[in-house]
Amino acid sequence: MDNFTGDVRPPAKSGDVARLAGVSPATVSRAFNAPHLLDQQTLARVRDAAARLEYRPQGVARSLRSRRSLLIGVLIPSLRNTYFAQTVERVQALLAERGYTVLIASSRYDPAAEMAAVKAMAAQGVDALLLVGRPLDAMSRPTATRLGLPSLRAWAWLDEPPCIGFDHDAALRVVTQYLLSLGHRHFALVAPFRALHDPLRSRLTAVREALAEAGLALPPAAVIDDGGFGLADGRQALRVLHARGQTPTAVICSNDLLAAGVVLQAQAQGLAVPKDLSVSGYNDLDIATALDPALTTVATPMTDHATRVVAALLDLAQGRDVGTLTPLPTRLVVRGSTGPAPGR
Amino acid sequence: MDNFTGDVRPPAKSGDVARLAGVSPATVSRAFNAPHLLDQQTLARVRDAAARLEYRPQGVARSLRSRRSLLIGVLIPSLRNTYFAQTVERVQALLAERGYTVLIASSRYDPAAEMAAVKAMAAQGVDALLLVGRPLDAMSRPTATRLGLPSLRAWAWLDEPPCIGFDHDAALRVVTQYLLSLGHRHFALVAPFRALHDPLRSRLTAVREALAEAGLALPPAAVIDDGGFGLADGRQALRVLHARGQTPTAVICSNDLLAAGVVLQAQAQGLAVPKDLSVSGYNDLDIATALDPALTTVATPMTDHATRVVAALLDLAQGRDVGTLTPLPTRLVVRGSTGPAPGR
DNA sequence: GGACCAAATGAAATCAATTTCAGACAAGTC
DNA sequence: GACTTGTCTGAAATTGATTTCATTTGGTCC
Repeated sequence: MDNFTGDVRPPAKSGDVARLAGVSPATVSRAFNAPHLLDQQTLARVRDAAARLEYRPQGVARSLRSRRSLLIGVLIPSLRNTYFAQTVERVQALLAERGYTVLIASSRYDPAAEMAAVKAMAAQGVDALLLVGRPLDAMSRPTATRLGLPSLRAWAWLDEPPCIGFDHDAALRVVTQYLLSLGHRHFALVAPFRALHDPLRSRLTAVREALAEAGLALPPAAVIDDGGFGLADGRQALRVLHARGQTPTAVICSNDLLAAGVVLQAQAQGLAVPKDLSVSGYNDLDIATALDPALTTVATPMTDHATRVVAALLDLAQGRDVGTLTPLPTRLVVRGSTGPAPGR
Repeated sequence: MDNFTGDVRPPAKSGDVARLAGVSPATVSRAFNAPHLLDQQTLARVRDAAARLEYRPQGVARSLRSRRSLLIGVLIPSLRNTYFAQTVERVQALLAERGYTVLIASSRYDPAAEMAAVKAMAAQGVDALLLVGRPLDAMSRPTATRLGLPSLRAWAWLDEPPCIGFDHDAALRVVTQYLLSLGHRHFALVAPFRALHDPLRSRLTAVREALAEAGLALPPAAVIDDGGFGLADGRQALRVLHARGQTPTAVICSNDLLAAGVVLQAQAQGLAVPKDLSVSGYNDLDIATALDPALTTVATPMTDHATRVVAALLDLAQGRDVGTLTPLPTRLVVRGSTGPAPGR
């Protein structure tokens, strides 16, 4: 009657399986890690014994001796960002198929948290580290490298291999040029990347340059570069622009949620989209097609991204070299939220 | 000139630190895990040596011997769900402060994936497991228990301790009663929980019972129980309801995104919210206050949730008992998306 | 001054797997 | 028949920390 709480016998170890199967622990190990080395009969006996004892190799012991943990670290700036969250989900699912487990940490755009996470993951012995987005602490990646941890940068294309990502600046240039081609002359940019996160403010520069080629300037008052990344922040952005006396005919946003907010706010103020105001988003999230009008946006195909990221991570985790990489293609998706400039 | 790639000397081990500090490895270990046992002088010497060698204890070796990995597993149904994603982010941040690292897996509402994740996490030796939401595979939690893995259920309150969560059914009853009190007599429910996910369909039952108390029925045609959880799905839901000949004056939704979709679709069809149609959401996400009108919804305070979850996880991870727990309080937040039934 | 105690430390065992190395055996070659 | 080759297996070493147990040291108490 003392076994009332169920099966409490301690978990089997490889030695137990070995004894039951009449082999040595080495053979048990091979049954799991290199079955082709074993005789079919032996393999079957070991498998049977393992099944009977419900043996599951202890990852921790395996990691210690084999120096491979089957752990991959994923470090992202924020899980509030739907694109990142979905990417993590997909990456995790793909890695799970290959037997890897995912350690996650969100820096919440805090450089110190980013650095701490890198160290924590190194201490846990991850086989590779995925760094999503631009670096917050310039030393985080070098630190990983110094700790012997192979890392992959993803999402943002940076010339700092290995890296798999999109050239956001180029994409924004395309958006700008497209809006210029519609006759727009008064622009605003909603890209709330605080200095911390995007020290080079490269998105801003990209838009500025594209405008400059058309002889146009983007005054500071037309740029919203702080605040959050949500719907309410998009609404607020348009309010702030108006309060600053800006009356753009085209608003370029750094994500779809912001763009949706701008659209909703415009409509609430009686501005027709796209007749009075064109708005562009970024990412092509679900919300882009759930609004009236649907959002013109930049598609950053997640499947492609996640698939290639996982392939590269597996290479890194297994000590292989990742070949030369090129930026992933983005695609301008024109929908109803943009149109000819008013009066054209 | 062969050290061009930087500092490549192998990482220091406890023995190296011991030698440099003139002590034994045991003392190095104590310096990190039980400093109070050490003489101040010794401690200082060890710390100094460790710093000089940039010594970081290898988690894997520590885990093997000490049987504590400082790893916590988090298993969620989906990272597309913003509430879950934000909860994970917060839980991870709080655990990081306490030295724990988080392993994540999303089941994507797939019972097999859930079970596989439980086993993978057990194999990796997590100290405790957080199961968010209702079980998909009824055996997942028992399996964890059988593997000696303490687990905590969160988000949904279930009578299956330890559990920290909200009584969603009770909350939905309150929503229903509130709408009844506004004079509504024609309801619809948008709660796309496929059989897989919510076999008891308890939310549906909760609403049905609350309506029954007022002598009202909820016909099957007024229930949308499949589809996704996004904005577009909310819009679609209202279209389907209308196509089925349903003309509810109150639509109860199982999350804010769906509710937002219903509101947008209603407005697109020329229905005024709340004059012609009242809509309620769930979760009180950012989007609830970013729309016109703002959503009446049920607040499920995330800070409270995450804080208590982490406290309980730490207890479990350290072998302590989690005391008796009660459901977390929800709060009906009345905003502009609900109002008196038309014609009252 | 001896007994006792607490604090501080080290030597060696331990955690549970994988890996190395060597050996047994069978089959094929000349 | 000796030799080579390849396949399969086991004994023992190994991974890097923690933990146990024993020992030393210095102080206190009677």
